[in-house]
Amino acid sequence: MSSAPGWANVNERRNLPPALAVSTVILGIREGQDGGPDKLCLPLVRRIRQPHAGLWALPGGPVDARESLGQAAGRNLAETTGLRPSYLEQLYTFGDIDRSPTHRLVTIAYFALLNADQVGATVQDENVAWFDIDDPSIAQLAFDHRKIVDYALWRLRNKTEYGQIAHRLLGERFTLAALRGVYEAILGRRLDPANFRRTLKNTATIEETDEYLAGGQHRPPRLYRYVGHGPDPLEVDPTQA
Amino acid sequence: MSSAPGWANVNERRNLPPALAVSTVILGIREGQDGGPDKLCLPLVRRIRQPHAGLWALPGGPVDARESLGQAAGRNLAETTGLRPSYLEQLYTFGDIDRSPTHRLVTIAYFALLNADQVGATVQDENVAWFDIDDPSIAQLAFDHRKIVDYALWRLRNKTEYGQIAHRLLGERFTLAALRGVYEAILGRRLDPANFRRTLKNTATIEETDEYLAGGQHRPPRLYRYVGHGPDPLEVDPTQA
DNA sequence: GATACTTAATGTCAGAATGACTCTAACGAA
DNA sequence: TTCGTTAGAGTCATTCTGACATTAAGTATC
Repeated sequence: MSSAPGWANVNERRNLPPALAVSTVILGIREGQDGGPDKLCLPLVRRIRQPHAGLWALPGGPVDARESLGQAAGRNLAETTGLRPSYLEQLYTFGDIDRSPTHRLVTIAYFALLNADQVGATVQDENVAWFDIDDPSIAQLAFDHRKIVDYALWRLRNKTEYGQIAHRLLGERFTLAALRGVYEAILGRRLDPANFRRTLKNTATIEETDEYLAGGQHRPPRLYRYVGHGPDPLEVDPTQA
Repeated sequence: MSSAPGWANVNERRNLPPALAVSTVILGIREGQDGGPDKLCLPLVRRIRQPHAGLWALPGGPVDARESLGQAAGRNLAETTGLRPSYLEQLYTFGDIDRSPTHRLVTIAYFALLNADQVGATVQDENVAWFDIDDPSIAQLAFDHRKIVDYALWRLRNKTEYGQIAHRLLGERFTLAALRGVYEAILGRRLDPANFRRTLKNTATIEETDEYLAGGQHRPPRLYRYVGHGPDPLEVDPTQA
């Protein structure tokens, strides 16, 4: 939305058809500092034009007439942040009349997940930065984007099938401890390692490999793999977008 | 969408900004015939203009620049069917490039529930009719509306908090048997009456009244009331819409 | 009025799932 | 070799769940 051509810069509200945009809440996982719990984090872009110039905002932009909504989300994401997430899901469409001070704007919000490798490989500059989800400096965002972020977190916490989501935040293979860290970051509380292991072993969407993670300080943990079933009926395939 | 003014009737795809519309899947409950289970049903409108003239479609229409999306859904609903549902929730936004043969159309789908009284008071005419959810004559609908209906049903079945939804499909007070009928219609299977009673009594969002339903054939059942808590973060208040 | 029939409502019991906890295994560091 | 830490398995009491039996309370029929 920071680089949004094609929208009339009207300072007066007119009876024009609503402009259509997409914005994406991108969530990744960051390892906890000195023994602390893992944390969810997200990249934001700084707005370089009015309205709300200088404020942090969700990456996004207008919907082109020749692309689907999911494609628009993926394209805007790549253009503004260089990221290509492994998971993309439509979140909600925000269309209150006065959510933008300059024009009537309907935004289709998307929800993306990045695995640890992708988070580490992200370039940050003056206008793109990562924030912890509870960083007080992003308590206020441009437009109603703070509301959108809160809704994304609410949706994430209320997912019934965590396996799929957790594995998108990690790589292809992962330890049970790493997976537990993801769960703890999402739920915001510690989980019993033994019970967590037991329940996941019964879940059947996670299977053990013959590999172990070497190089750690202690007993090397076994690596596991996600063997998920089909997606939700309307989940976006980001490889097409 | 059957009475949709304001859209250019272009037969050729042009690079215009996408048109914005709302459509609503309205679900109600209908008592089962001769001992059979209750059934979910929905009203559809017949399209009277191209494209897809003559086919059944979801009620809906364009979004006016001076109304919010929820308001647009409620207004279009009242205009096309005369219904004012007690529950309205945004479902999903459909924006594939070729979902309409004549123009680029982005539709924000809503999901509404009617209680039994409202279903009974509905007028049907040549262009508005109710169908059982499994009626084979609505296997095909205009545009991608069949996909939208299927997604609404999927969402309904995957709701974690049924209490709220169930009570919107019934009146203010209801028997546990009626509530069980709603659950059975949604889930598509019979439930054990005794176990159903036990789990609901532990749910705490349903409390018993001192009244009983008289006039039945057998022992009169106690009436219950829903004492739900706050709504989802983004649930639409249809009294404002 | 007695009996049968149907539904309402409660109770019982075994198996599954869950939370708190203990114990052993396997590595690196000292 | 010993210690500290994490991996991983096991125990036990409690709760939840499905299947089923039992009693209560009304109407319909004879």
